[in-house]
Amino acid sequence: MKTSEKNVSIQTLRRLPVYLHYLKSLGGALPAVSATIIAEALGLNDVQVRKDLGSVSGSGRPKKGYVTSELIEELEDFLGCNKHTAAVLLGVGNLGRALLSYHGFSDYGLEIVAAFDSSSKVIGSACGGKIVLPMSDLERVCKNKNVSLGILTVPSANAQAAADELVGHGIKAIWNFAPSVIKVPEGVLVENENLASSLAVLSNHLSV
Amino acid sequence: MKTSEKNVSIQTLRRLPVYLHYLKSLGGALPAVSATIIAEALGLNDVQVRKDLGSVSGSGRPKKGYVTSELIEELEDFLGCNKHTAAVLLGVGNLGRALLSYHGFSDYGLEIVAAFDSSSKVIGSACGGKIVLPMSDLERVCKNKNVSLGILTVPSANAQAAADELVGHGIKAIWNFAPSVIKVPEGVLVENENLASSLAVLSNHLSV
DNA sequence: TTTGAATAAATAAATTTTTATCGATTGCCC
DNA sequence: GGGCAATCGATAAAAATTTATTTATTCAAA
Repeated sequence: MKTSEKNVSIQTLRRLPVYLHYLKSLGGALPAVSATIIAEALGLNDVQVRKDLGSVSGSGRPKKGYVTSELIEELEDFLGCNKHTAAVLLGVGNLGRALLSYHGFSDYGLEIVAAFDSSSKVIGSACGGKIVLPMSDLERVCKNKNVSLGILTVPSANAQAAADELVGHGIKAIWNFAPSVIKVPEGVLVENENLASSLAVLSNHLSV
Repeated sequence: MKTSEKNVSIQTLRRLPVYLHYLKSLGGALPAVSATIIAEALGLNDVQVRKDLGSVSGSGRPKKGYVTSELIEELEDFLGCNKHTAAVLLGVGNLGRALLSYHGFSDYGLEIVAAFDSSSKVIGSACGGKIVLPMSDLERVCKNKNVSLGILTVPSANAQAAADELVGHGIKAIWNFAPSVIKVPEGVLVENENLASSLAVLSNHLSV
């Protein structure tokens, strides 16, 4: 219990990176921003923005707002952007390769230290500057690199087995891109990145 | 106003594809399923499952549950899986290519009819069975193929301009994978697929 | 048939999340 | 300095969402 002791709701937590991205996108154009301005730009309620920011900052001043650079720093600090988190990626298919090639994660302190696959077709090949390793190397890497996050981009059928293995090696959080539900012990967090769910929202809108 | 007239909450809407996926994964093993079983398998509250299913089905019978095949059909029907939706993809980078190569969208009635990019480096190249077209072809394709959904996988800086163009060509929904907020007129839905938000939830868990 | 167990459906309670209101503070203009 | 407008922070209200409880239905077995 240190930085993130405060009681921040999941919804707030999801919005914080959006604020951070917006503030960075300003490129220093505004030395100070108000919650009103942010809300306007992002299409949100200003009270909500103020409340969200209040949970990480508390340095807002009436009439002036927040000092942009300070707010960015506070958000980065809260989100752990400056704190290295080591992750492994399991399943080097299309999506896995896309994630490996994406270099934006480092902005949030995440480093994919290694990628694994069970197919000999991709083992040994390079992607995003990393050599794809066989699953047998997983345990060693997890221990040596102090890996705490696992990224699952394996086929749906293999997701549970892969998750079990990750948990067995001490992983505390799993980012699941497989469209299936995985079961993990208490204390391990699974965040599902379910494209079908988003698609459902879109389709529903289109069908009205 | 036809199929999806019912007042289904966004949260419910997001869970429906999860139910569908689970039911399909059973592969006919269970002729009938109860909300209790589904809830157990998916780690949800059984009342919630029942309520969710009630909004699309209403054919559950005490002691028995729902007829699996019927439920699948009702879910597919509600989610528009059997109703063709044409989409265009803008921005053929790593992520764009991954999405183009993913063939699971057709299960949900979505077909990416064409991909576009502004860079001559990728225009003309093939990906996922489609030739990447120049942006100048966008209008023609949108009109001819009756495109209603746009998928944005362009760099953040170009997202708003791309969105504006899509809206100008009559697109009614945008699936935004760029980590930026885009503004659209009333009546157009934007669904943000923000990896940073998910990452925030994971990081927060890890830092406690 | 009757009884009991499982379960859907309806209703109610609790929780979470969003939005509104209000007072206090700050900076700016006169 | 005094008044005005913008804005924060806190509190309260409202809305949405989840969870619990109750009731009623159905099947199956005694």
